[in-house]
Amino acid sequence: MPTDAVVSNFIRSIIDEDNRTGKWNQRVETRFPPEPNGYLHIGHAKSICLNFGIAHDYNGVCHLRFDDTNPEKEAQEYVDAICENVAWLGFDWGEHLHYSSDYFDQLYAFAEYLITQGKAYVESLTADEIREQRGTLTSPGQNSPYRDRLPDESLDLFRCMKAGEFPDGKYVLRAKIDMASPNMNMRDPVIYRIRHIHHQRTGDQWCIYPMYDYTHCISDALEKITHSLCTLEFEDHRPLYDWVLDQLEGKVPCHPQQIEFARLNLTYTVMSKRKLIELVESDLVDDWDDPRLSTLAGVRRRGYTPKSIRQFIERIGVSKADSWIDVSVLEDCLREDLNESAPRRVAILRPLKLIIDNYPEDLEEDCFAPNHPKKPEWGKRVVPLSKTLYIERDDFMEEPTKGYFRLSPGAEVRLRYGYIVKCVAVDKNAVGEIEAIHCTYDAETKSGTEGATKRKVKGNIHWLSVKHAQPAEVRLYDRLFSDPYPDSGDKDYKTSLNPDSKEIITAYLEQSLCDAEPEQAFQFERNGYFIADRIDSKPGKPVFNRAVTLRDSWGKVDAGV
RNA sequence: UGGGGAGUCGCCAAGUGGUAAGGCACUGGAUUUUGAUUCCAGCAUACGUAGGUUCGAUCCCUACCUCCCCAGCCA
Repeated sequence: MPTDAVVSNFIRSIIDEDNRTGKWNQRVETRFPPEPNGYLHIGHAKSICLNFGIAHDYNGVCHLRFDDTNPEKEAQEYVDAICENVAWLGFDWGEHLHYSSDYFDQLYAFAEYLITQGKAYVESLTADEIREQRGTLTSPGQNSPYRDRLPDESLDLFRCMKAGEFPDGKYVLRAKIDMASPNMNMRDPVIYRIRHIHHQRTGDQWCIYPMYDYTHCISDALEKITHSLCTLEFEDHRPLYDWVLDQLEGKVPCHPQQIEFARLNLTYTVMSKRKLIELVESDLVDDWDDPRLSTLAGVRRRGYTPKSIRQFIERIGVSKADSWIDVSVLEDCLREDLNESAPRRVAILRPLKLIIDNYPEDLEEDCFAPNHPKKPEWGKRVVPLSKTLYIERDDFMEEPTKGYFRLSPGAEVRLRYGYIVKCVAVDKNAVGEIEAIHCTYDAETKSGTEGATKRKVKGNIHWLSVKHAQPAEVRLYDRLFSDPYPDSGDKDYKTSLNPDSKEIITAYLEQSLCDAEPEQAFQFERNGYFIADRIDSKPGKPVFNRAVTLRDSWGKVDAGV
């Protein structure tokens, strides 16, 4: 059991009960079964964390199994990316890397067995005819004229299918169950189809491929999975899962239990594979790992840590109720992690010049900034101060609104880790835009000296010496959609794209940030958490992505919320 | 109008016959050289609706309402 208090959920209750009755001899074995036909997204993270997390908590193991039964859509590229994502999230499948295609021989042998038992038959109808005879939600289907084909004849045909004697679609193998079942999945489902396609792992060895419903349950059983977790839409596939394994009782090692949970829905994003593909292919985002995307590659590049994602999945829990999680919950989990782990640095995103009129022209002074406010053991670094500085434009208001306590004409603030300054003048250009502001400083108030505590000012702003500041590309990301439910109804989700979801700026950084390693995260004080882009950063020349802003209670007040 | 699921605080989510956990959000207040963090306090007479059983119901029964999933030779 993990050290953190684990909240009970319906899946754990089932396992606890199984352990109590000894159903599996205290064994817990799960699996994460992606189809390698696309990139993983944050919704998959729920399944990954659930499967690996439960196995870990119950001293069991979790397999990574690629459900690769449809070579038409699958590719090695996806297998590699998925492995990388799962490992990145912090999970280890050890020796349990499996593929459904590992079981093609056994799957085939079981199919022959089903035929000999009169539980499956070769169908001669076309796909269209099968559809027509399947019936509807409210009316039963009708039996195929080939349903009572003799087992020997079916077996013969099936062997010829395997031998490549027929073109795609000519025949299909169907389970013989019940065409009148109110559950559509039980109306003699197709379990094998002919596909003369090269498979990324088995090559041209096969030209018939098994279907999901037939493959998944048997793969689970062969791997001795105990609890087979999947999402809600497979709930009415469970009778079929159980039917197949019931026919094979004694021939497979066990009969795993399928348990369904609600999939993750996140606001302000889309999760479906189709829409993700569309966004990428129509260049609405940069690529699969665009930091605005909910793909795991995307959130990683955005700056999300594996720990923050695991925390998120733990926080949202698991149940069978359809639910929408607000993306702010995800963002909070990142803040929680990075608040602890990210060193503090100074960066000016939108610079405004501040000149200290009474500061000596050539003087440079060292100011000492702690690397983390709560961790003195992390030490301090030197930030040089001089006469001309950059501050954030937001930290000055010529006509301050009520409650604003940063810089404005006549007002005093502390230059963080430096002196208290007072605004004495504003420079404007010909069209009235503010170009610089002038301050005087109180030489008695330097941080770290005795005088620092004599006077208190409420405002506290960050700054950088102009001559020391380093320009760098910084990408400010925001939510990809401006509608919390871009997917809902019949509106086109592409119409609710947020036009301001990506802004590229040249910001100024303190010197030490130039040494940032790719994927190193920092808190830019009073701004947010930023990560050195893992792709575009060059030695000595980092590019930063804003992963998430700091919480900002003033922003809410200011916006009149 | 067939079948399978779900409805507990703004968002998640426990509890399942004995009088509503927890988290997040939110609201106060304290601390703070990040309007951050941290801390402390508050936050469902109420469990989709209506009946019924019971000393007692979110939990059992009945009816109803709402939402989700299913008619791929996809997974």
